[in-house]
Amino acid sequence: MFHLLENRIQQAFQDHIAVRYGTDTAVAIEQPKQPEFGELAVPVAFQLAKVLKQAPKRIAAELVEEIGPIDGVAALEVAGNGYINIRLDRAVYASGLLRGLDAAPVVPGKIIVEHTNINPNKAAHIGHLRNTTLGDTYVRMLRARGRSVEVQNYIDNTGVQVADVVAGFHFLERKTPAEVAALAAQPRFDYYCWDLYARVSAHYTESEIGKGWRTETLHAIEANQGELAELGHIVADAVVEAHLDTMLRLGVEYDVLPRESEILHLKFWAAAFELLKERNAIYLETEGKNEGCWVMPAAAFREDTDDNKVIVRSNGTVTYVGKDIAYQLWKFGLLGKDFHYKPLRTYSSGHVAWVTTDEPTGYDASFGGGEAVYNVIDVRQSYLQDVVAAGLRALGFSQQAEHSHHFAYEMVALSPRCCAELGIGLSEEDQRRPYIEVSGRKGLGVKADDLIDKLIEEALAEVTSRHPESPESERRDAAVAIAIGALRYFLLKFTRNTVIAFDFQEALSFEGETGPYVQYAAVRARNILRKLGERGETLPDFAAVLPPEALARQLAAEDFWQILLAASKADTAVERAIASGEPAHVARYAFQVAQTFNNFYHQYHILHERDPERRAFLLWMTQFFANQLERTLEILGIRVPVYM
RNA sequence: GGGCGCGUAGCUCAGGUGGAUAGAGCAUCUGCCUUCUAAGCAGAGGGUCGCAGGUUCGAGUCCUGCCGCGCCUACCA
Repeated sequence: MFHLLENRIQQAFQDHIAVRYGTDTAVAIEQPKQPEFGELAVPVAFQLAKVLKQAPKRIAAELVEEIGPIDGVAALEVAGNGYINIRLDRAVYASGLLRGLDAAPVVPGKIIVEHTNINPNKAAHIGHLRNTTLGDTYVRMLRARGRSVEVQNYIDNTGVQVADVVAGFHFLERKTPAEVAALAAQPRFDYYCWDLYARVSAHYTESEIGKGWRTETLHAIEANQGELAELGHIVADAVVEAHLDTMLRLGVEYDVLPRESEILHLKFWAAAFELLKERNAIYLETEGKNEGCWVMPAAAFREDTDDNKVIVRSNGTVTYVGKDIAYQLWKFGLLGKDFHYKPLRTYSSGHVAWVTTDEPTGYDASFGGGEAVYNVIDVRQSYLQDVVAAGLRALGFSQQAEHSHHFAYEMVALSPRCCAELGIGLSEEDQRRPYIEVSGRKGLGVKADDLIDKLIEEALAEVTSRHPESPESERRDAAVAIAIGALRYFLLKFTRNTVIAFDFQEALSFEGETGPYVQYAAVRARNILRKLGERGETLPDFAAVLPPEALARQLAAEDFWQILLAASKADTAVERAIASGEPAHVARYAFQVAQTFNNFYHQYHILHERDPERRAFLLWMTQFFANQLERTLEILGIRVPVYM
């Protein structure tokens, strides 16, 4: 509703200024910090002052005088040196909310969001959780505002990392595919791989002998033949399942899992290679250190360097970036090739996650061909993402290059205290650092499932202490919701370019600016409505009991008006967060609404209110809060437990 | 060396396109549970927004230089 009015007022000013002064001006609208200044403020007179060479105060007065009535606006006032402060018509505003006049518009066009993308060779860790939570929340934000979104999770099942674990099973542990398959059927196979991967990496560093293992394994996997290739499939498929399970604990589902094996087998790269050569986006280097390689000229993606990027190595194999260019082309429907698909798993909602295959399956499924693409990838890969976009541009797809977004985020590192708690020994130098980087190769990190388990355990203890009489399954369900709420909120509250120095104490906190704080507010709101039912009463028909005159009477109280206003800005908050690509803004908004509600809850005893109109109004506010909190939490991927 | 990012309260962080008195959580201190759940509420203290210039009616925000920290800069991904 607030969002609607913001747009309307902005448009009214823009149109009026265009006609009156013959100038197109982008009208900024801000929310004054002081409530006395009204609900919205327009500082456009300051902008116009420069163009018109008149005092801003005078222009503001002129605008207020001449702009005419705007639907939903009660008054315009000139303030300060030339601010225009806007006061909304409270009854009109509240009536609009009551009648639900602010549904999200449906926006045409498909947006592709790629996230998670974990190498399927070991258990997921907290860094991966940040990627998935950011990506999933961004998807929820877009969908909440009417965008159509396809969620892709790219699986590099033929890369070095998988090869290293395969080599570990084959050369180090001397296990047959049958033995590994049996192991893979056991719970927490991904944990086993986590340790094995660290062992293989250590082996590589310590002895030169191991190096040949990797090359041999990679060749076997690429040729898709023999025992090593078989092991590759077993390991990657099983670990992918483990990752999907882990992410499902966070409420994350996917639409399609494009795999590198199919990019290889279906010759996606060959098609992209032809295109790149044909349009001179790359060339064969004939001298220097890159002799014999196909490279992209540095000028295409960086201004200040002459380090060309190798796309095809001198031995004829393609680098990861090359494959990524092919994949990005496919995402936009520009490759002229498509995968085949089969269902991988069906979620409890009935939603199906598909996976690519290299042969026709008879299923009717189609993916890709988006208008815009968001790749959720950590900031350290900015360079590679620039090369991918440059590839599109060099091929003449400048619009698609423009719509290729690297949704970058900083890493999750470990605080020195956290390392100590995990029993990780640090050098003196490392102890002085603000944070320690996670390393899969060293097996240094906090595994996602371990963290989730720990959170659930803590939450369960809290729930049990408050509801000892409740059945275990119910308490556990609440604990899971609280644990996931705490985790997702913790990962979302930081803006993307902030390095998170992970700390158990902070992550396990359920007080203050946390997910559980917001959940608690939602539970309290719902409790009031439930208590009403227990007293044998039903919610009144608000539209009938609260006509505009009644709303005007109640909202004449400044306190009520400010509370309602604060609770009704969800759309504005989400749109702003989409524009800036910051899920953190939605998290922050959720916290603010919860704070406002807790304050309201404490100050007014809703069920004890004697005055019928006021009571109806308070109940409506409570219901409105409950809906807003639940909606916002839903966008953050956080469930509301039945009790806390 | 070059590129990107960061530096705001004791700690961890927010601060759309420059705007009115720089905010939140944690921690510390003081109050509030026979009331719809205290995972809560109210209040207090705590700031040369790294430093120095510049742009203008106005700078935490934009520009330049410096200081400190991190990441990237592979025929790994």
